[in-house]
Amino acid sequence: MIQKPTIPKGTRDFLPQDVARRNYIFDTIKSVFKMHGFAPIETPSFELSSTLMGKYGEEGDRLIFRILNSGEKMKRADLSALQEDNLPRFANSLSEKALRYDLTVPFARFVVQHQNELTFPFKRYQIQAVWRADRPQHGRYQEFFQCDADVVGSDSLLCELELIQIFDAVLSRFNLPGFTIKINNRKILTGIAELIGESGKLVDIVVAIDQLDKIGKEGVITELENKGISSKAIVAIQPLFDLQGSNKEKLDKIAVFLSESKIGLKGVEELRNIFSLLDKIEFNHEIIEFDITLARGLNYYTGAIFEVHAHDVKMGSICGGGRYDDLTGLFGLKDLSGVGISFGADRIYDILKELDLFPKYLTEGLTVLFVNFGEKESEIALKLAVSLRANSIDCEVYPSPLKMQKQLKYANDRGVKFVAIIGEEEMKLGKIILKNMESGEQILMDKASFINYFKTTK
RNA sequence: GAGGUUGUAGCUCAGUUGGUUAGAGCGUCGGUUUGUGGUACCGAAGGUCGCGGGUUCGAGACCCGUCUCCCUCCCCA
Repeated sequence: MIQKPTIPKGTRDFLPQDVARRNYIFDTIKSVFKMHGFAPIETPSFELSSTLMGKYGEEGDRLIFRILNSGEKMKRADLSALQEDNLPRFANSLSEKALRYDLTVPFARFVVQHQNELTFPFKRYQIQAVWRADRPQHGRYQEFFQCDADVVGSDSLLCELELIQIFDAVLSRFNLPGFTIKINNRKILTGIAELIGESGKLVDIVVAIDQLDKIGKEGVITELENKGISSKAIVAIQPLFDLQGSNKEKLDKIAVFLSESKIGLKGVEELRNIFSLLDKIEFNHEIIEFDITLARGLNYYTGAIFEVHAHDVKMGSICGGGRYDDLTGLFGLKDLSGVGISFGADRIYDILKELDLFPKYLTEGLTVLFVNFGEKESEIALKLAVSLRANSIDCEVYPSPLKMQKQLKYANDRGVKFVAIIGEEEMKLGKIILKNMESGEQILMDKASFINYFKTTK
């Protein structure tokens, strides 16, 4: 039976041109990471389920791709769990491995496991695929690449500063029409919950506030009511929905609001220090915005939270990040603070494509193609190809002596810049016809000037 | 995981209230005196109409199921 070839939903194939464009994105990000002293690491594409499960909140577990046990292990399936309708336990009995959901949690595992081999503060970057069993949508895939940079082993706000600089440096290189780095601090959110007497419902409050720009003030209030937040608390929290002004002014207002919350004030203090550092390096304040509604669901963040949005496109966040004080604690290494950011390469790709911002040179093809006229002629071509490559000129000899029409069409389709023609006549003369595929111009030249031609034009 | 939408040639799509051999453009391949591509002209190949069932004398069109695409929500890059 013939099956129509297809790939799983939320995945994509990449043609040579796509790969060239993706590599451009990866290379740009890598070069900035490297410039700031981050070193690359890699971790396996799958981890033990126990490493990943429970690290991303209730919703997160649902989105983790599980890997089914194979062979004899399948017999360990917990059928009683299935009978009792306990699907999570049943799933755990069937699967002990899972595809990684992000790069941060595997990195925390990595740091704990290799703590004696690392020098702290440890700065690493990591560019690898991650998988989420999410429903695919615009800018949302089941397999996509994250480009992470994290610093662990330092609670200095200079780390936050550096990561903001990296956001700016990378995104500026892509020539986006505009972007905004949103920043908030989890401690401020904790302080708010504490102050209105609903500390136990931090997550519910955070999730509701996060939707302010989407569902509006009324929507958030309804949401809070649904979650059982007291009406007194809801009244108390309302002034926060109308925060206006510069980053500094908003921070001042929130500081007044949080004057009775120690942890809340700590968060304000941290943000003030970050803004002050940004001032000192004359960072462009236009692109950074303190946003009290920025929450991010990932429940391991404890300090700064980042999110970046591109202007003029309909797309979710293109970057995220934040500080986590106790992520490695989950794997048995206490008191190690980390902070990191992640670039969504695939979303950046979609935006650059939509806005036609990829550099032209990425689509340039082969420099020289030698037309093949037969055994004797191609021997000369093969020798010349060796000389060209010795001079770092990319070239190839067409593999078989088809009609020239075919070979030229091939050259045209490949986007070849020059075609070298060595047929019977040229062989007799000891010369080469060099044809410029763009202009159609042909020049008869000897071997020395042929090699030289590329040396000088390059 | 909840809701909505889509599915006809490699791609983008036509296909009247169910009625003969399902069409177009682009692309592919071949040709236009065999040493010249990208333009032009001529010609050809290519579809069990997503898949499975049902209604009907008859289904690409109607009904049910299923998968997929895209969208909204949840969440996120």
